[in-house]
Amino acid sequence: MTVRVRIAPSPTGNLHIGTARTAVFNCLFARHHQGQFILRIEDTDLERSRPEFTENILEGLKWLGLNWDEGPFFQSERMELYRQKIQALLVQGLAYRAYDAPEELEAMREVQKANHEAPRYDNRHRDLTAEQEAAFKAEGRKPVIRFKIEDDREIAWTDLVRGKVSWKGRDLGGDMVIARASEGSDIGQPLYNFVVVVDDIDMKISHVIRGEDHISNTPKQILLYEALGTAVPEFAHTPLILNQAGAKLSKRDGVTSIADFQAMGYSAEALANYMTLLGWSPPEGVMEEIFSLDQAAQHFSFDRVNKAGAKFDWDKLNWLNGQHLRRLAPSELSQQLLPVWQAAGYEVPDDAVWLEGLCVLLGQSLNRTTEAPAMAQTFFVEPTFEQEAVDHLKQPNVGIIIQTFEKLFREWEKEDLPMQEDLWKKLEEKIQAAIHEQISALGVKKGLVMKTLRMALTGTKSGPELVPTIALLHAHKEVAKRLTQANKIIASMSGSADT
RNA sequence: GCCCCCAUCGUCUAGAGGCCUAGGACACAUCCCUUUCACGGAUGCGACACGGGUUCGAAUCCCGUUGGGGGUACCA
Repeated sequence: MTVRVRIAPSPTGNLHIGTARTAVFNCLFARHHQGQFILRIEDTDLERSRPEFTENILEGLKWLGLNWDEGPFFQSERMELYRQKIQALLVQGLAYRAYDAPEELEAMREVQKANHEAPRYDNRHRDLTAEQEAAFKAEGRKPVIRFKIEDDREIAWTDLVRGKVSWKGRDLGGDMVIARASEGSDIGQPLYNFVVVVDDIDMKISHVIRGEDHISNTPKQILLYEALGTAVPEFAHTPLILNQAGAKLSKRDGVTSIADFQAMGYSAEALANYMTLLGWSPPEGVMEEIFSLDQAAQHFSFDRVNKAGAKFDWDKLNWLNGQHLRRLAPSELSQQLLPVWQAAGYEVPDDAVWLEGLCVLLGQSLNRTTEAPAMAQTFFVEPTFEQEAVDHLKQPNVGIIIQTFEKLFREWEKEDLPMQEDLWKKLEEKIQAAIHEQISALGVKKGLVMKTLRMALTGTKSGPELVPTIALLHAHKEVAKRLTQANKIIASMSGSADT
């Protein structure tokens, strides 16, 4: 059997992480079985659907690498098909027109509620006589179309995630509305549960993979498959992504749209990896938990999908994103960070070697690309001196250290940097050697030298590893210049301190 | 209320009746590396919701309780 699955988002909001995770499972399953992954936009709710959300959903899926094989299909363009199918059900007597007014349905539910009964339609218009129908029409009532659901039906399926799930017809809420109200003998806007089934049949979907929140739709849909005379597909209901409180993650929980994660500096690979891990676990021994979609697809199966909901955890996402970042080659990382720095307003020199050197240095302590501007500031902007740095520079012995290195680097700047493979390594060794030499020459502690250089060059007490930092700064002749500047600050301070 | 689903460290999870003194990852703590913050390495802390069965033996199977979640539309 060929596997055909689909993701069917509704364009009533931006691509949500829950929808994206369902897309991940669908895509993984399709790839594992060399099947087809279909994208269908469920825009039957004309009121709430917006083209910009469709755009956002398409972009988000592409960004995540969840490429679909067919589509996007739009339900709004397929109304004729749905109406035909509804007409057929009407003709077969499996569906009928119901003329209840909203207030009447409301009143009915009030009574049920008062009696501690489940709210349900009591099928009161199921067997209307021609006279009754004519009377309702004469009143100007607009009918909906309801699909008959027998109370004594038992509906069961074997869910790929949950095993056997069963339902009783009477718990389905009575005959269900499949088309909204409309004038006379027209067929109104068809509704979700119906169009899903028509489309899944038409698109020959073999496996319906969706969130657990759709479990209660499944028995209704199974009845519809039967009515339409088609075999029922396999179902897999995946656990939901939960918020900190353990409830279904919703827009109200803050950051939930894929575009937001992207803007926060998370990579598509890491996000896809994390979403997969929220419910699926890689087989032990074959795979670690840091993986690409391709790797996951190789081993994906519903046997390894958990049944319980999974709370979303920022700590783990951050860690995972850092891991993915650290696995990038310097050139790849550089490609990612360059636009971030440019967007931050930095004038990034056109020097690929230097840029890659910088990326290697910063990449090891980077979790998200959005952290890169703050982390790289010292390389693009003249330092401003923190109070702590100023205080440090006041100390005795500091001036002589700065002057010594200033002179040293002034000399070095006269030479060109050798363009060689291990340029940075060689430069770092050279700086390291010079530092050690000066430590013994000046008779000071290493800690003092290192601290002094850091404060004088960057104006702060913490930052990336110092020696590589110096190497990078030196490559653009920034070291001697900055030391001169630091010296001036010391001079001005001692001047005012004496008076 | 009614129906359905679920239940292992704080979090994500491994676990298919004996390989379990319950494994891994994140987080947390301590130490190492280190001028610093990170990264990295090591160690530690830490869970089978509860009660009954079944069995020689239960985290695993059954029943119940409790707790959590989802659904209950002329939304999707």
